Amino acid sequence: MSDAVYLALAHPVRRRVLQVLAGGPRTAGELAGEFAAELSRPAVAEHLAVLKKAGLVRDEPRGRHRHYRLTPEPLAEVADWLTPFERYWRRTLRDLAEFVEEEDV
Amino acid sequence: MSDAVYLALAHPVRRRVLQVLAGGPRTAGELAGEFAAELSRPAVAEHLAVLKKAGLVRDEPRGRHRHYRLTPEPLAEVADWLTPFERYWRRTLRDLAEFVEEEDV
DNA sequence: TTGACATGTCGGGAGTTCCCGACACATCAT
DNA sequence: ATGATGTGTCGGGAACTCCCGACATGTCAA
Repeated sequence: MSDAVYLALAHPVRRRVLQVLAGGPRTAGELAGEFAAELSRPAVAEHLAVLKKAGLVRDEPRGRHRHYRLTPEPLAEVADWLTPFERYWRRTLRDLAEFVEEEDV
Repeated sequence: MSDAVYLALAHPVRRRVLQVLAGGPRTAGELAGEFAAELSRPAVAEHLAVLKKAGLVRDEPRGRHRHYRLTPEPLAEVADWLTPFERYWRRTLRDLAEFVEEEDV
C-alpha cells in the first residue's frame, strides 16, 4: 500500500518518469524513447508497472497507443510523512538551542 | 548520493527509526529494543548503516554505548523534489480546468 | 486478409537487499 | 586481570530488483 509509493520513488528512472509526465500525458513509446539511451523498452515498461502499482500513474488505451498520465495523489502521503521533520532542517534559533543542549548531555 | 536518501526511505523499518530518533537520540541497543519483536539486532544495525550512508543519522560513541541522532537535512532534498507535484494534488479550479482540457485532446 | 507497428509479458541471469546466528572487539565494573 | 555488557561485522542463504532479448497480443492501414 503506502510502502509501494516509497518503493516507487527509490529508483532514479522512475522519478524522472514522473517528472516527464508532469509535463503532460505521454504514450508508452514516447516514454521509452526518453530513456532509450540508457534503458531497453521492456525495462521502461517494468518501471511503469511499478509506478502504476503505487497509484502514481494511470494508463488508458488510445487506439494503437497507450497513454500514461500522472496521478500524483499518493505523493501527498510522502509529503505528509515528511512534514514533522521539516522543523528540524528549517531550524529556528530556539530549535538550535534545544539541539545543542541535548548534544552536550 | 541523493539516491541514497530515497533508498533509505524505501524500507518501513528505516522510516520508523527516523521517527523514533525525531523524539531524541537513542543508543543502538535502545533502537534494537524497539524492533526486537520483528527484527534481530544485526538487522537493525544494518538499517542504521543505510541511514548513516544517506546522511540521515549521525552516530557518536559514548563510553560503552553508541548514540544515534537524527540529521534530517537530506530530507529537504526530497521535500524539494516533491514541491512541483504539490500543485497537482492540491488542485485549484484553474488547475483542474487545464487538466481537463489536456485530457480531452 | 495481410503486414506493420505499439505495447505487454515471459524466461532467465546478474546483482543487491534483507535477515539471521555466530564471532570479534572494546568498555566498564569488580 | 576477569567477566559481563554493548555494539559492529562476517558468512551465507533466501528473496527480490533490475535488465535484456524474445515472444504474444492487439490495433491500424492498405
